Amino acid sequence: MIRSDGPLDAKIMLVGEAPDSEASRYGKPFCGREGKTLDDILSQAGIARYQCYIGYVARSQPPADKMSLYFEDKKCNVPTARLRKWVEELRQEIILHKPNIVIAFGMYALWALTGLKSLQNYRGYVLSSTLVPDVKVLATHSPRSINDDWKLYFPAVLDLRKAAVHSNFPDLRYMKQTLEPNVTAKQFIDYMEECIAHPEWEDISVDIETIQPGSHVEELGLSHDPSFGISLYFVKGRRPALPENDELKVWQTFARLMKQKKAIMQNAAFDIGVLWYNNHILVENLKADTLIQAHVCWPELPRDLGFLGSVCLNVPPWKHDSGASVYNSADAANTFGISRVLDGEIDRQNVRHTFDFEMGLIPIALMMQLKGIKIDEEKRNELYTYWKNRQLQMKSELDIIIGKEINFKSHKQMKQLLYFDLGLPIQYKRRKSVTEPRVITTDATALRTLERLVPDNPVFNLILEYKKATTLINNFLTMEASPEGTVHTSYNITGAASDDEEDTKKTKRSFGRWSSSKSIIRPYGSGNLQNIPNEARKMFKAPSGYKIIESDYSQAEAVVVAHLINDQRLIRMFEDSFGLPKAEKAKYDIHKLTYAQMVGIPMDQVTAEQRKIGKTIRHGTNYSAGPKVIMNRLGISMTQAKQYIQMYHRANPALGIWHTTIQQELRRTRTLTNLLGRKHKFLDRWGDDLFRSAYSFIPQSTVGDLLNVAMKKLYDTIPSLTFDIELLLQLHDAMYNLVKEEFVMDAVKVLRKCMLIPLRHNFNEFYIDVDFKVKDSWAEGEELDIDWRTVDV
DNA sequence: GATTTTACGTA
DNA sequence: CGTACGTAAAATCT
Repeated sequence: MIRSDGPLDAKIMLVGEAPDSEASRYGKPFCGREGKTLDDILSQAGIARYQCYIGYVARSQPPADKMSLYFEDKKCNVPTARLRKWVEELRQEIILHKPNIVIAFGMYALWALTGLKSLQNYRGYVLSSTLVPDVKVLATHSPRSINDDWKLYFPAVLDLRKAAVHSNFPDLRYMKQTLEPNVTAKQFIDYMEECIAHPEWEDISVDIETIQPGSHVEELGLSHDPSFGISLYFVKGRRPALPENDELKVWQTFARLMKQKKAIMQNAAFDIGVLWYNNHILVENLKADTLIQAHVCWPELPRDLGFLGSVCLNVPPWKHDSGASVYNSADAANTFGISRVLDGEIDRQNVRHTFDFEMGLIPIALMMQLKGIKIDEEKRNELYTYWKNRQLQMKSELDIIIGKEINFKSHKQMKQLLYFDLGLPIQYKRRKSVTEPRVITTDATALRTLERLVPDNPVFNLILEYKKATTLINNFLTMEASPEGTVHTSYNITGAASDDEEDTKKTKRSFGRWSSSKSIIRPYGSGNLQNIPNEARKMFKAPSGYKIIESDYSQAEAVVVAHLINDQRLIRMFEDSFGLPKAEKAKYDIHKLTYAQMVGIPMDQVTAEQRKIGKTIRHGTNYSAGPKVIMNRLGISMTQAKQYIQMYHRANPALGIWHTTIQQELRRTRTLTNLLGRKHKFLDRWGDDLFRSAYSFIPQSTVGDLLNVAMKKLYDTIPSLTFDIELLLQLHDAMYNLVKEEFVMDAVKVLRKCMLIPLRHNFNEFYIDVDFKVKDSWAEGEELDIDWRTVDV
């Protein structure tokens, strides 16, 4: 049994869920590992622990630390008598001490104090307690869940900072807001006219709710100030909510409003896309997208409105309010408020240039989403027939060899086959730490390992080939095209799609590269267009008379790394080979150089086999891969792999030195800046995972940003050209454009001019070379062999 | 029917 | 102990 602890007149009371074994052993709340994390986050928030009154909801440790065992039912709705008694004790304590704020750590603490069950939805908001009326509650992640999942650390610190501010007074003090949801068309139009009549209301936040499929606007919300929000329904229960004339008048007034104001939106690419595609309204003046604002300020934090509202504003939680009729109007008002706070944060962090850059990409990403890319149905059929036949043939071969029918996509059946029926050595997944349980895997790497153990058995390779064909057919060759024969993707400028806050497993890193996911405005295709396999790329053909130009930065990340680590020999090689035609370029081979440096032989003696070793080692070591990966990739022994890595580091000490300077930089500020000025604050737990991720940040994000700078330059250049260049695809270090055949050479010159962009590091200026391919389909075509020294661009 | 796990495609 | 990304199908939960 644990007694609460701390000064009786404390302004802040901390309430955990239940003692862990260490707290139980020492009889004091939050000691041991949980206590250490608590101390850490409190000090980061400027709260002194000795000034807080500290207790738990449950007064003794539950079996297996499972709070759910203090409930009668599985859903944790009915507390046991014991828990009810403890909650009553907690109530008495709060009444006795009357703290200005109670900080609830974890879901069950939130429940005990407010009756609310979802920490995800309510953390970070100042709430009114239902246990003791007139007492404020702010819930955040428990130290234990932070220890389990370190990405909760920083949000918890932000929550505690907010709690610290609110601990100075006992009342709620929400920002005063007037919300006018579900108004009439006349009221809505009157409001828009009022905005137009007030030129000093320069910014208007806009938020739409849509219904699927089709992304039709169901509701429109507007705000000119964080304290006000208004919204209007166009559709109610799948039927029009307004007379046709009224609806038309609303849209006309809205279009006029958008011409005169600067818009603020959350995920503007979607809202602008819908308004353009479905309502033919073009929002041209966009002041800020809160998604982008949040991304440049805190690239690793969630970016949905619920989260941003909890961090930036002092409003009640509105996103999951059960009487949620104010939803859309509150979205509009709070988007305005969030945007204002983040605008200040952008200046405080000095990331305005990155913000402006990302904002400039919105029209490009949106245009590419709406245009889409055409599928050639004839080619698709040809590919489908070929692969379907192969698939069936392999399937029947496998059925005969194995002696029964197996679903090779079923992990369960594969496990049975490989490790029980065939009795092969069980392969396990890589674990993050030795404390995690081992998980059996039947993936491709496992199959390849087994293949090596059982030579001359065709079954493994056959399974691999069969699975490959199945993926190709199911995921890619059968993707649905639009009635116009196009497929579409939503390019996400801020990287990882982030509206799904539920996704708690992974940190949202987003190093500035675009991600690609299903477009819900034009929901055709497989969604992600950045992972189409080469074979399926064949069905994306240029229309007759047109060519697809592929422009990719050659060896892009390797060039950046060479400069970062100041590898003079490599730098010179990239410089010397810059702009050369194919024949002359061949002798500058960085993978041969790598191997030659490793073993100390002349470059021209390196064999093809040895070149592959050089390539794998350089690539692996750049990102600090381990011997196991090298072993798998090269099919060699662990000892041999270790030896190669050691040889590489001995020949190239600069890489190790650079890794050390990165670590020092992280220790100082946890922030790295890429060669184009993008900053990234790393929030991971201190350790190797953090380091590896950080090593890849500068090269990866520099190349990603570089391509986007080039795309922006191209996009701005196109109107002044005498011919058209269409933007088809963005693939991280390459872009694809569609051009009329006769303009291919002109286009390539324009592309080269846009893509050659100087980078600076250590007072050196350098360029990343660009390779061009002219293609009839996304997959098939010729490399353009040009001596750029003789061409004026 | 909804959510989680597993595997796999790209740069 | 490469990193980053998104999606499909099977397995599992409710």
